[in-house]
Amino acid sequence: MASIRDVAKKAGVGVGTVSRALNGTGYVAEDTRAKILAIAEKLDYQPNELARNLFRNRTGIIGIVVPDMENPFFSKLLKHMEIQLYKNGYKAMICNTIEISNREQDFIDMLRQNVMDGIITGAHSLQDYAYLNLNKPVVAMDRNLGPGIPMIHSDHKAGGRMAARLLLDAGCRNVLNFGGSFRVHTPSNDRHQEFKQVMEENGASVKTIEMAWNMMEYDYYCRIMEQYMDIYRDIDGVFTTDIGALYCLNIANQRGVKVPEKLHIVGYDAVDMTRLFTPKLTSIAQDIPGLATACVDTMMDLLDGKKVEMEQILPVSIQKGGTV
Amino acid sequence: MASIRDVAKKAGVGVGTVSRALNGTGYVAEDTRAKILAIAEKLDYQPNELARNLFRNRTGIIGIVVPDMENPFFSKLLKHMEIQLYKNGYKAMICNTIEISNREQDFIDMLRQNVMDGIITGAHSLQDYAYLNLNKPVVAMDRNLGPGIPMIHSDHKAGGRMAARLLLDAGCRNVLNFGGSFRVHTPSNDRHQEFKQVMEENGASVKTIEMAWNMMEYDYYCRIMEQYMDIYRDIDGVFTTDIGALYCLNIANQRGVKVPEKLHIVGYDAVDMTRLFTPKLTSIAQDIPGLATACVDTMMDLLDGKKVEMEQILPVSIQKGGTV
DNA sequence: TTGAAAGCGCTAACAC
DNA sequence: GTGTTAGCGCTTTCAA
Repeated sequence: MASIRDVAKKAGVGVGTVSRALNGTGYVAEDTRAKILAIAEKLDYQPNELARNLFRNRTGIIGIVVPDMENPFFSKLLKHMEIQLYKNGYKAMICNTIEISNREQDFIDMLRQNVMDGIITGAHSLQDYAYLNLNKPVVAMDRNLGPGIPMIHSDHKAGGRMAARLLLDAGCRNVLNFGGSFRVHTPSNDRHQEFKQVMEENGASVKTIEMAWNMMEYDYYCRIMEQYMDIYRDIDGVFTTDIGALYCLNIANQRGVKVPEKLHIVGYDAVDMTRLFTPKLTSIAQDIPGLATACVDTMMDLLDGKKVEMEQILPVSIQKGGTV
Repeated sequence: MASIRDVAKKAGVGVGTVSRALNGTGYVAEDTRAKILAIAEKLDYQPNELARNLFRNRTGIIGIVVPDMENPFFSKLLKHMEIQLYKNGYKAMICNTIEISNREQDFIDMLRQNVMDGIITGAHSLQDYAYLNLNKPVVAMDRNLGPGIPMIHSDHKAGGRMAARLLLDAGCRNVLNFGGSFRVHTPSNDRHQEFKQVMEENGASVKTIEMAWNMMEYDYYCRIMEQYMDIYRDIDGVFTTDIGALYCLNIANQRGVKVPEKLHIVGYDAVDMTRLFTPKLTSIAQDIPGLATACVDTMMDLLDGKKVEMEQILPVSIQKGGTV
């Protein structure tokens, strides 16, 4: 691999001149520049990013932490973040945290070792303290990592209220409410309190079920849905994330329980696959591209040393379907 | 941020000794080592990876290129690759190629600039030549990038034959066969020739429809399925990738066409969400974790300078469902 | 067993 | 305008 020295030698100039010519920084005579460019081309010269990185003390890489990128919400989020980062000249390094303990800490260590320039985290880990006193750019999605770390999330409280309204309008009196683990306080969990409150204010009864904090797999949703649909046979409504809601629909179909006549279902996230079902799932939609853009823009501001909003809340909306 | 010099100074030793002590390479007296470790700890010293990378001329990063990581097949593949890379001490940098032209070339340039140590590509790009004469580790999934680049894919030919067998056994005589673009020759496209051949050998008629090479979005599948289900109203079977198959099921449901009585559907990939439908989608399953492991293991061998198989073919299997 | 010193390939400051 | 040089922070000879 040709180095800048090879180019300089062949062009009969110093390395500084080559650097200036190739980067367009500082003065270089027009014919010197042309000669250097031609020789760089001929030698197929590629600047070594490793050396540049060391000098500049940056890599142009942003780490993205998610619990499970197989989950459609996170895969879409990740995709949009990656595209957004690319548009800003950055690269995306990824990290799945569930299934491997301590994964997130390893990733944070890499940030301290200058492997990447910043981290956007959407993980549900328990060890929030690890991000404190890091003094490096960190953006938290749906997670409160303490003072100084900007936080971006959907308006989950409004989402919870919308879901309650939908079920109440459909006449539900007795509903199941599947929430994430309460061991981790996240903005997204707020929707369940709001949901419960609105339902109860209107005289409906709500059973709230706590799910495991680190389980996102299809099989887990399947098991837990079957279990609770067995225990609570008299319910007339369910509010849970999309995959859970779809399993619920599936189980109802298999048991001959008519949806939405006998059972009303509202999902959360409104991921694309909910549109494949007949009836389409009624669900509260998060603005995933918007969240991705907000996270990336905030990261860029942090990298530029600008001041950023400490909490950004994006609106949610209703995906009208046929399950309510 | 404390550097190795700070540690050396505070410990009253040379930087070389600190390096040897911390890395466990070469001789260091026991008490010198203990003292160095203690001081490194107290100073919260973190070795700068940038400097290490420059010296070693490696980053420990592998790039993974996929057309669309929102597609459930690729999101699962990516997840397993990332986990597998982690187990081997490597990090994963990602790149979505569709929607942005030239994305893949940019990524290849980064490989040449030592941003990463190798690339695993599962993209459907048209410009295969870009990988030639690269002299860096490249592993191709479902893609033939020419001599010298190992290729890993499922036994798609067998998959095509299995699908044909399923539809023939169900009595199909007149089927729709949605294939990827024929402008790019990929092993995964082979399934459609095999499918067609087996169907026709058994007296059935096959309409093969070519899809766009770079479209993976839900809306595209929706449009194309509606379009062809309209044109060919007399078909009794469909073979296509899962999402297409699920839209097909959806359209059949809306039109009151009974599945599997009047229309038989076989998907491809058997991604998790196909299990959420009632009936479950009958589909040809690829071994996604197996593909991910094979790709990563092959990459590790290339990095170690070992000899690798130039073509690895993994078996497919049938996911029994209720759509056939 | 240890310290000093030579790079890894690049950029930028500073002479000329 | 251009060449020389001093680092960026680390690892690894090589002498001592």
